[in-house]
Amino acid sequence: MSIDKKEHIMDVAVTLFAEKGFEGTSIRDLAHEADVNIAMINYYFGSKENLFVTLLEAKARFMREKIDAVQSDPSLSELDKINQIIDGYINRFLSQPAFHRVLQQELLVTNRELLHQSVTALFIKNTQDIVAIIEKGIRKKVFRKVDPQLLFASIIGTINQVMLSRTMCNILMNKEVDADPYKDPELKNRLTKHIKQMVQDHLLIQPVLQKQK
Amino acid sequence: MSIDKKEHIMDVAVTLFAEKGFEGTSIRDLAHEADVNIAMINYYFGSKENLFVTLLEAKARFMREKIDAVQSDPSLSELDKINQIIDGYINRFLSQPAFHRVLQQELLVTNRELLHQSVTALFIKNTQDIVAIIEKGIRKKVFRKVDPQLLFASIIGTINQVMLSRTMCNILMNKEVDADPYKDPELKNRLTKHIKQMVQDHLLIQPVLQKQK
DNA sequence: AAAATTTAATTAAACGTTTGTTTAATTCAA
DNA sequence: TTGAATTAAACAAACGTTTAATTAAATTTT
Repeated sequence: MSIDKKEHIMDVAVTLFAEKGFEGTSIRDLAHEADVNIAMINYYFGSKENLFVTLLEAKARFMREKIDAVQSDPSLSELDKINQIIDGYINRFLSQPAFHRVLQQELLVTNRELLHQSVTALFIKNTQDIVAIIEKGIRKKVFRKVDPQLLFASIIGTINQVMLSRTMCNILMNKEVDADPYKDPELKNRLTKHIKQMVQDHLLIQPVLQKQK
Repeated sequence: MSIDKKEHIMDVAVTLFAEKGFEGTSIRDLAHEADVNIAMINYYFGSKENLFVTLLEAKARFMREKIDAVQSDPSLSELDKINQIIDGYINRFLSQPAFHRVLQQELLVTNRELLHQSVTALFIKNTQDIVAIIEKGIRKKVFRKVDPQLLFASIIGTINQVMLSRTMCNILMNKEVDADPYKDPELKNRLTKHIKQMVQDHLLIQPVLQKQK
């Protein structure tokens, strides 16, 4: 039962941190929402900050594995790899909007240095790998001489922008203000289509046939 | 002297909020950093939250005026308008990275409803205007049938991504980790060039001559 | 113009809450 | 019966805000 309880606390913590931020979420809120005693959080995790780091490490592995897999697959073209990574990010971010929001917050706030650094470290490796793929495509002359780092920033940034605020996302999607856009498959479709098309238009020297009849 | 002091407090507040977030910045920190008495903040602004709203309203006018001006200029093509808006956003964001970071934080955190709503409202109008410009270009058949909302998300999102974290930006720019990338004109140049090129590749039916000799 | 009076600015101290954390006692399972 | 799980209560510290007193500036009255 203790392991279930620990994971239950982590689940609730992700949601609360996502809604209210790290500072904005009190241990008492968290304990009440998870229906456990206040002392249990420090009992399990030592401290509030350590709870956060645990959350981070537990959930951050997925995207790295995805990138590693794509990168070492020789049957994929560079554009295929980029497209699969785009799919990976969209799936990842949309399936865990709460957690993703917490990550963003920690990147924005710099006074909790440990947290900030561990989140930053996650992004560094991903950036390097994707830049390497793009640069390889450029050397092969299947890609134009684009700015690899900033193109990656555009891919991630587009998703981040949509994830920034539920309200904002609803406005972008022309939905009611109180809808839950992240569960709507339409968002995923539009987002995937838009990013892939934009990246392709920007990258490819020989534009592929556009299906616009 | 009181007006100077009020503005001085606001200046310090923007910086501190940007570094530590809204919850993470205490009135005592702020008072100490601004070298005023703790009570002066409530004396001038009523409350901490109201100080934030005041900050918002005082600084948010610029971008709206820029968009309004561009929109009503008949001598500009749709692509010109988009390009000028891109310039506007890049100038705005890069010149006030601290303030911009506070805005992002408030979009991410939803438990301070008043602040969240007032920040969201700012973005709504801007989105609508830019979408309208893109849609006009599509009707005129100078633009492809793109996703206007998500293209706007890509433009803003790219800049936001770079602004997310000083450390991350330095990595993207291949600078030392402790550099100040936002004062580096190279970032502005790269960012402007990349976004305009990407948007153009994505939007234009007849690709203009690429200067890649 | 000087003095008196009113208003605004500024201060130190205290307010009541809430914060994250700890303690010491108790319940539960092995 | 031993060790882990769980609890209520208390901890000191920090929070945003308020108060009541004091200084500075402005206004009015003499």
